[in-house]
Amino acid sequence: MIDPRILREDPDRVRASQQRRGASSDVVDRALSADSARRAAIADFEAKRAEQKQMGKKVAQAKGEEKQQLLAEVKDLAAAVKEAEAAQGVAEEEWKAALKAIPNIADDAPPGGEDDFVLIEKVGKPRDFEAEGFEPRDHVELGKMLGAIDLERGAKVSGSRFYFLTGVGAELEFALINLAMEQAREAGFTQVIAPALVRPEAMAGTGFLDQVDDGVYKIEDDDLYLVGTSEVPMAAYHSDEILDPETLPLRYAAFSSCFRKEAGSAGKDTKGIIRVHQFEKVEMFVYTTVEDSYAEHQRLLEWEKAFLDKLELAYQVIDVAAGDLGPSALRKFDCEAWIPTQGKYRELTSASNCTTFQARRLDIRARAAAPDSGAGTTPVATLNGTLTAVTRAIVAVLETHQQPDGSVRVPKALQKWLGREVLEPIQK
RNA sequence: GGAGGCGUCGCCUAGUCCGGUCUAUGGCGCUCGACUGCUAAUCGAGUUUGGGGCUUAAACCCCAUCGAGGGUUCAAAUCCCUCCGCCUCCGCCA
Repeated sequence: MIDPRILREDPDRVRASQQRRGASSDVVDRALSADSARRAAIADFEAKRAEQKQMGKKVAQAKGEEKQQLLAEVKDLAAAVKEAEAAQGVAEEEWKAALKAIPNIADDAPPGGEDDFVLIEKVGKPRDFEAEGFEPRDHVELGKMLGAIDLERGAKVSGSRFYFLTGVGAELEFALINLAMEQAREAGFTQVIAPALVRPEAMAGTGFLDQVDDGVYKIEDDDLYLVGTSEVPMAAYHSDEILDPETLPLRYAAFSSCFRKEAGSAGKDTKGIIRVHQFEKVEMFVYTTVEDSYAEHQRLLEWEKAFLDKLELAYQVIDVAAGDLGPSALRKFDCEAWIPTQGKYRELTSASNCTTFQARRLDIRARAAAPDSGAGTTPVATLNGTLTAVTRAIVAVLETHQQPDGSVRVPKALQKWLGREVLEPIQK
């Protein structure tokens, strides 16, 4: 949720952000009136409660007839307190609901929807297969020739959008993860294996619970959810904690399987492993101060680029438009790699700055750096960025580095982990 | 899965049986001050978190907060219910 103080003191800024996202600002007015209703209800309840407490003391000291009289008096008051408390509860709920309906303030993101992104840069040149004189094979065909991807059996065993990675495919996954974790370690990240099933609070805190219907798998019997990204467990990792500012930024590189229903994308990317129900990912997750979060966001982007550079891919970096951001993000950069057989750039990694949006929901704060400032605690900023999402990285690597005979050149950085320079086809 | 125990303001801890002087005890740690060649020791003060009111701000006042949420009651850390977590033992198990 956003900072209630900003809403109260500068509602126009919130309205402007809504406009940028192409969303209605009705929620702003609703939250504002809910806020004043809430405060009135609090004042009412607290006044009555204070009176009740005073009376309670008298009752405790009184004896005999006097006590009976006081009890009779205070009984009505107790009912009024109960009523006021209930009213406060209702007002509080309405206020929270209204506040939660407002996405993060997207001041800096380009206005507009999905197609209104701003291109920041292009890195590398898409490989010119025509000049090289051969038609590139797509990753499905290459995967088959290399014995790396088995889609038929994936569908047989688990259904559409499932796959087996076999042989060099499996090796490629481990190599990518090792390379990612090596980079993370060198950059000072703490490596983490994160749970893939989480409680509803974790899902709600990261803003994903609203997507239950078309994006998130739920285990009904146990009230657990399968995460679509380890951003979820990593954001909830420090929930209900007050962090020591000395320890910030806290940088984690979390590995986990990710599960996505993809119910809203029927018919999209049905071929191959671009869009699947289950994949593995190494996610960078950072806790830092709001002031530092903007610089950290850039650093995350640099680490993502460094990784794509190691894979020797051609890619572009875009500044995602406000309307295409998730509710938690204030700004998001995507790195999209060139996929030869699609003739376009496809998202491989994504870095978001959520500032305090998730931290407020999950109650993650830092003690004020200056103890005499009187500020007490303040919500931290959370950021996340993909180091590598394995399936899409495999698609890009196979298609980009393929050779006319269906073999695939292994990028130098991966050779150490794969133990070879070329992946050879096992069938024609 | 079964049986039992436990959860108090950074850490430890008193209080829970028997509801009201709990405005939650004491210690450790931490912060500030005094004293002292320095350090240590000693002494004094402060030290949960969130919210509301009043304020330029602070001070101050009030409300909530004893794992979470309900309930009983004039009144709940204390009694009842549900849930969560931790520990011990048994069973099962990679």
